Amino acid sequence: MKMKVKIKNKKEVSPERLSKRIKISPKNRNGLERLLKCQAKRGLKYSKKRAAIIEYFIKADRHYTVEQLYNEIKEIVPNIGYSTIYRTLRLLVDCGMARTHHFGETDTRFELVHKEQHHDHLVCEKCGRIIEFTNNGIEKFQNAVAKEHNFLVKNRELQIFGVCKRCQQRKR
Amino acid sequence: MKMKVKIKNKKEVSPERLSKRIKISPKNRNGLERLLKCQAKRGLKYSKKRAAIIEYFIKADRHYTVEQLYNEIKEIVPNIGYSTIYRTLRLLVDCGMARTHHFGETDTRFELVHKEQHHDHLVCEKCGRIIEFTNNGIEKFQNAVAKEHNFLVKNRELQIFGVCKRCQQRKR
DNA sequence: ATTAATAATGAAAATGAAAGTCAAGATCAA
DNA sequence: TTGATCTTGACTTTCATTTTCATTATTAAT
Ligand SMILES: [Mn+2]
Ligand SMILES: [Mn+2]
Ligand SMILES: [Zn+2]
Ligand SMILES: [Zn+2]
Repeated sequence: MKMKVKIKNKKEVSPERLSKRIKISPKNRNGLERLLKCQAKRGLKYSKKRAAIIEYFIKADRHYTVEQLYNEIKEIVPNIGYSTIYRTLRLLVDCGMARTHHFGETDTRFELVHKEQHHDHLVCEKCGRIIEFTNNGIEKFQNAVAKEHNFLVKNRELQIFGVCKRCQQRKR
Repeated sequence: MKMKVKIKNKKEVSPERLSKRIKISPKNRNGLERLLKCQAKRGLKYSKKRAAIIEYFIKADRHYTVEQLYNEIKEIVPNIGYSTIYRTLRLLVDCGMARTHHFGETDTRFELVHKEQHHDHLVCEKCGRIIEFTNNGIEKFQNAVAKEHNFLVKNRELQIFGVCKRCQQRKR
């Protein structure tokens, strides 16, 4: 006879359990655990729709506007509401699993936080393409500037706006 | 008897003439001329209120939200409307005399373009202070990155968010 | 100075992204 | 299965910004 195991301080769904529901690659594991901690701390329950959004967002791994994500998600989860997308993305940001950007547009863009290093963006003004890059030289000089001003750095954001290679070629 | 001089292709108010109305320091002269060209091209007329806003904005030389500028301008020009501030700032941006920033707030900030060199900002998250800096090392590496990607740079924006010296001291 | 053409203005309405509300449905520990 | 609590979508609200429009100001030609 199988005994029912009683777990005392649960509230916290195990990563294994949620992983069965949210299919996720190993590299996003730490992000997922962060999310679970966050959910637990807030007493949030599991939800299919939220899980679907998160799973999709993680797999796609792009710089999404709410509108874009909404349009893609609704193909998978019909009846999904705009609010749920907004709420879920806000949750991810609060948990540190996502971050926001403003690439010169009105809409906020959301991107998954899973890369080890800080990275910045080249933003093509013609086609909207976003190219990520990391540059230690830039980082170093940024830190030097901060130190000069006795400024305690919490975060930084660098965007280089212009025309991508492809769009330059297409022009002529 | 004084002859009336007829100017053929006017439409374009001379900088001298507008300068008499908009009191401006020499260093903002090129900006002013750009504005006049811009006004002329669009067939805009002179306006006291617009001139007052521009003059104030140039003299104050800060990173303004529309609300801030509105509140300060209305002391000088009562009855001024919000729309006029919005419209004038938009004009300045279109003429290349002002540029916008988003320092992690909802409101857009406007700043005068008159400095020779591109500059970036340290933004204090505690007190809102904005510290400008220029760093050639950063610029150099940014250009290197762009070149690597065959990216044609039009503009760039770097913000370093954190806590300024003063706010760090105040904390303890 | 008068005039006619047209730009500028402020008040109010419209827009659009983002957040809040709430009744009905979903989740979960017991 | 139940009761407590969370989640959801439709709707409303908020707030920055833009647009509209009737009135006023500017300009160049008389
Ligand atoms: Mn990115
Ligand atoms: Mn500045
Ligand atoms: Zn492109
Ligand atoms: Zn400060």
